[in-house]
Amino acid sequence: MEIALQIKMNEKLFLRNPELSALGKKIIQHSIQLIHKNGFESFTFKKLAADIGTTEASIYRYFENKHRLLIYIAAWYWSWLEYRVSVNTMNIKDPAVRLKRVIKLLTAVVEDDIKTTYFNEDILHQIIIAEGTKAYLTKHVTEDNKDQLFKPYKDLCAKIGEIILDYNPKYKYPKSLASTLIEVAHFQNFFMHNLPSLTDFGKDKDESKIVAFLEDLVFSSIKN
Amino acid sequence: MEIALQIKMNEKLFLRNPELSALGKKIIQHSIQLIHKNGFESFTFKKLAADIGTTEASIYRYFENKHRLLIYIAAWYWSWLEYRVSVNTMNIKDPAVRLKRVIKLLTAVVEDDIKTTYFNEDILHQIIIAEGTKAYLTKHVTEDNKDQLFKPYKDLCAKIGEIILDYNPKYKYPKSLASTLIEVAHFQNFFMHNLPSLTDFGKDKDESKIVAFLEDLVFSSIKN
DNA sequence: CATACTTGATAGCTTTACTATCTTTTTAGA
DNA sequence: TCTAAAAAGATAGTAAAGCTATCAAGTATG
Repeated sequence: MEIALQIKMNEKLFLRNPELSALGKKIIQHSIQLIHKNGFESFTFKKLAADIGTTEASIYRYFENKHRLLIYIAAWYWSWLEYRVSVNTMNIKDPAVRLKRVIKLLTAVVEDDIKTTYFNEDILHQIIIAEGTKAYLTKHVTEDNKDQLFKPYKDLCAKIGEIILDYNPKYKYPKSLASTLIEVAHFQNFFMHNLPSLTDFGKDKDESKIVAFLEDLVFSSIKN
Repeated sequence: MEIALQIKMNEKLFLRNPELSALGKKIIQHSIQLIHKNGFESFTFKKLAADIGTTEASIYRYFENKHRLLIYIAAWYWSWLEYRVSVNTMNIKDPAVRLKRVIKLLTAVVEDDIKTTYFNEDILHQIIIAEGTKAYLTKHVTEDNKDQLFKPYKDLCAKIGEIILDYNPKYKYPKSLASTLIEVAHFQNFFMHNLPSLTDFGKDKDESKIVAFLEDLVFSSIKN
């Protein structure tokens, strides 16, 4: 049995759906590799075209520009994370256990037994850590938001907020704590690897330390 | 009596010290305005030159490129914040009170009685919220870090970490909590204004709500 | 087998991101 | 106050980025 994870993406994220053609999939696959290798700033459609063996014009048929492609990749990532949160918290009654699962999922990409995608999810996780915020830290965030481009991120956040409320219905900041959790998981990871003196995990570079910090942070806050 | 705040900046941040000439000051002043108005992505030295009434070449004599200029502005901001933290926590014994002062300083620019700079600090605060992380979210963060470009950020973080330890010497994550506090203060502000459903303050857009959230977050964590 | 759609190939245009050089103006100090 | 050196202005030029347009070739589908 072959399982392919198909995530339904907002039509506004692309000009032509990259999931529906070989070239489209190559664009996503090679984008992730190139952005990971050289960073988003030095990433261009010309370089991407050369890497794939196609032309710049062909890529512009799929995405308006490289920023839209980044939003697409980020949206895919958030949808995928929400899916994994759903799967991993299913049938678990205890909200504390569910929250701990969420924290683990946010912090590191755990090896899945089923290979669901045509690209490396761990690399995807890494580029979201380093480049993900650039998707919305722009002057056109409001228009992009109106086009629902950040819906997967907001859905994930809402879902985590629900779990927080399940644990403690009286907690006053479920949504802010959820978005904080997501961002801090990424930032602490980036700092640990790149600006270690901003963290307490510089020496060992161990992701489980971030998990411990986040668990401490979240559970102290929501304990009444 | 005239008080001018002179912050000693790392020599590697610029080619020619912008604080030491009228043109240099104009570069900083107009950069802040332009980045605030149009965002860092659409900001160019050509536009900046036109805005000032000088030439592109003249600006390149002060800064290698626009990214270095952003790092300069960010470094100035962090130094300024650290200075304000020092002043505002001076002579206060109670670490709880000191921490609360820090949280307020991180969250909003309080009107100062003394005008110390030639640009609007509130606008500076806003551009750091929206663009500040782009200073270090790059592929060359490690080299930039070796050149000490992020020292003001790290110093501020260390100082806040110290205050956290003063409050509770047994707390295990002072540095991570400090960097979290700084970043979350900014992100929650950005979300509140631009992606309000990611926060619990969307309706009123009131900075004091962020302060309350951060106080709750920090003090629950560090209470033993 | 026809035709609609996708991709490739090529060209071109504006803007960005610089570097170089020469002249004029400003400034600092002897 | 004169002088020289430093800063700023003026101008030009180049490579790459960020697109858009057009037409031909290949491929899928009914």
